[in-house]
Amino acid sequence: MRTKTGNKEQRILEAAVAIFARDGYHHSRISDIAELAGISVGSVYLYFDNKESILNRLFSDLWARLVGQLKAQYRRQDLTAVEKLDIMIDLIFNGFIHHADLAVVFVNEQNFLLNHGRPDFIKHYEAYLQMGTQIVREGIKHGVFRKDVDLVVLRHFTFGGIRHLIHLWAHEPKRFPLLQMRSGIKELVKNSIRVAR
Amino acid sequence: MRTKTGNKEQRILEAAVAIFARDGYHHSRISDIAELAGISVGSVYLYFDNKESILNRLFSDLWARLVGQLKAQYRRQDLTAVEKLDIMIDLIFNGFIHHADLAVVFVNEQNFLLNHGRPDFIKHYEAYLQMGTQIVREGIKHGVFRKDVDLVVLRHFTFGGIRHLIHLWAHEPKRFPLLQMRSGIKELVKNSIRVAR
Amino acid sequence: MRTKTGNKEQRILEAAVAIFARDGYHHSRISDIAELAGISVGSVYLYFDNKESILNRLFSDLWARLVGQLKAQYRRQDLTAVEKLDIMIDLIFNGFIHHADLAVVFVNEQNFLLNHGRPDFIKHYEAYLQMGTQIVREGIKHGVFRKDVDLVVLRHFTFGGIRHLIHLWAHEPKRFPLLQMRSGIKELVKNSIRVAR
Amino acid sequence: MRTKTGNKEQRILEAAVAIFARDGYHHSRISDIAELAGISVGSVYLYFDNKESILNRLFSDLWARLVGQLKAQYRRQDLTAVEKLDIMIDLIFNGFIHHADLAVVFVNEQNFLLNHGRPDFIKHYEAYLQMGTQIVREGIKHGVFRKDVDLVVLRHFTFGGIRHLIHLWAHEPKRFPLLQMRSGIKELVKNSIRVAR
DNA sequence: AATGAATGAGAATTCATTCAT
DNA sequence: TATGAATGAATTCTCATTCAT
Repeated sequence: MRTKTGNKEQRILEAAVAIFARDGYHHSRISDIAELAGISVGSVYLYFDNKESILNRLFSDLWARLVGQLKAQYRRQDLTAVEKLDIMIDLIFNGFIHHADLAVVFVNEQNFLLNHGRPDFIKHYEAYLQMGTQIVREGIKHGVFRKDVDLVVLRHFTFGGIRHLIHLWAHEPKRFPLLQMRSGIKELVKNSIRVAR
Repeated sequence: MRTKTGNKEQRILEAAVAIFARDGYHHSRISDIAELAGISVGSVYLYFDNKESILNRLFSDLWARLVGQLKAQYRRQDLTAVEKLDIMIDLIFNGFIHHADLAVVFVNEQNFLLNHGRPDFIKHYEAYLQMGTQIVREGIKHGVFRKDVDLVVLRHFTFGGIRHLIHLWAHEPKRFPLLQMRSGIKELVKNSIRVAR
Repeated sequence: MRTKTGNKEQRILEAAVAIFARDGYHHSRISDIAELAGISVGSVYLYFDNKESILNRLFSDLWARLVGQLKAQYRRQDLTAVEKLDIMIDLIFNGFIHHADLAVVFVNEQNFLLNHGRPDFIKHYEAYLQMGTQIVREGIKHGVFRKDVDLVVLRHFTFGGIRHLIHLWAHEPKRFPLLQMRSGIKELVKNSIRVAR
Repeated sequence: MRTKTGNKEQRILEAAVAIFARDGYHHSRISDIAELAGISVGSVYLYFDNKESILNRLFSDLWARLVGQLKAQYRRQDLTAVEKLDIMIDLIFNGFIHHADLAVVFVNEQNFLLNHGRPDFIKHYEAYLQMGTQIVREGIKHGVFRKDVDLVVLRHFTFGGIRHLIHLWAHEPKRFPLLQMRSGIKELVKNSIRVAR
């Protein structure tokens, strides 16, 4: 029996990221993905039900990974809320810094999926944001963050802001250096909620 | 006499907003737009070169209007930088509050156009952000805002954050009330850059 | 405005009969039908929803025509039941004698449609058989046909028998001359139900 | 030792009947057949050249069996032509009464094969019909059947009629009870050719 | 200007068959 | 023999755009 190569699925996902980033999800062709992955068109369908499920899987993996990484830090007692917030932001940036293509897909297509029924990455995505909110709550309790922060607005505003900066970097890395933007963001976020003085 | 023409063109744009919002740009059909506008498919092409140019025009109009509105306030000497920043944010929200469909299209499709060559709405879009940056600079000069704010990060971060909140509102207005989010944002933005104390 | 040619639908149907007869419904390509009809592939879909609906329409037209023709004779008082039965059979044969292709499609594909939900030709088809049954009933009442004939079996048996002979003729007209088979059938049918003596 | 082989081949054939009956030959998948047979897709091709040859084999087996059964009765001197005709019809019905699936395949797909070159079941099929004709000839010689019967028409008409009734039964056994139809058919057939009085 | 019929390129998906193991 | 992963040809249907009227 011809045995499954074992990494074909991964190759498809990697190829898909590249093609989706280059052409946009809607203009991407399965045949291009297959070609880049070095397999036949039909084989794509051995691993994925259809084009959308590839995109879904990409986001699922991305957010599952982020959640996994954050969880490890989340409960640590030796870190302040401010430090945890920094870590959260770092995680996102680290996740993309070596994968500009993934960043492009992330900023361009997440909305599309979100508007399309209940994709399965949603639970991880919300878990991540939820942990962020929790960290801020903790900071408020310790008197580091202001009491009157609107947590819902904060979390989505921050998420949107970060996403947009990643977008800019992914398209023009020279003009928008990721590291510089990362520290700029940290400052903004912390200032926006820190107790005055 | 442009009445007839202007009328139809406008009707096409309005229909397009509704259809794009409902189906997403890529899945929208020209025939649906024509039908909603009450004209024939062929007529659409008398007013627009192709599907993309309708979308382009939508954004062009949107940003031109915002720029026009902001310009009027921008130079006023009787307003502080903080007040001007509030106005800027208000303008964006006011532009959408009665046009949820436009908001949906705005958040979902602006990236697509941005990644597609140099759409002509870009100059207005950048002018708007530029004025925002200028307002912040003014605030810094007057000692209201912190000197060390990264202006590039600030403007894009803020833009991204606002956009995302508008997105949430457009899809779930009950859960994300626009007015509440607007004041939450104002607080965050101002706190994030205000001089401590 | 480009006006509808008015007979394009008909040309598609005629082309479809030829292609379906040659290749069988399942192996027929829309592109072949379009080509034979002298139009583009896309145009086929202006007139028909999909491939199956073309086939459906073919049968619908066929049976509607047969029913129409039979109705005219059905009520005549000057004809005996025997004569009416002859007419019924003649109608079917006449319907095919100049359209061997239609005959082929008829015998090969009617079952497929019948097994596929409720195609709309069914009502005509059943009306036709129903009239046949009624004619036989009439003959029984007048003492021409035997009382103990199983009408259900008779009508379906006869239909199946005729269909099969048409099949043979359509494929090998030389070996199975239609006219000869027609009279053979008439004899069989009448003998099978005629009152002995 | 053919146990293993013979076994699997048979299982494939049985599975194929079920799947062909359910989905129609053209829409049946080899993978479904393999699954139902409890073997792998590849194994199907160890026993059959391709999909069509499975169908072929089904018909070949069916008709070979019928011929074999008929032959045993065919030469008996103690039976009249009428009795032999009854037997012929019984054989067909008995062949299906416990195999509705086979009946469905038989009525739906035999034409397809017949139109497709020279399938190898043809010789059995024709032998069967030939014997039927011979029986009728015998009856004519003995003065039981009418001299003027068109034997060709008779045999094909009868075959077509029987097939159609089997079709009806296979799809709606409640509405078209096989036994009742069988006796109805016998009556019709015999009456259609019996010498008057 | 207006119409809407006509076009035809385009792409996702299926599945019989092959073949490496 | 047996497996089932891999192949890739094949075909329906869609829809932006064109164009005859």
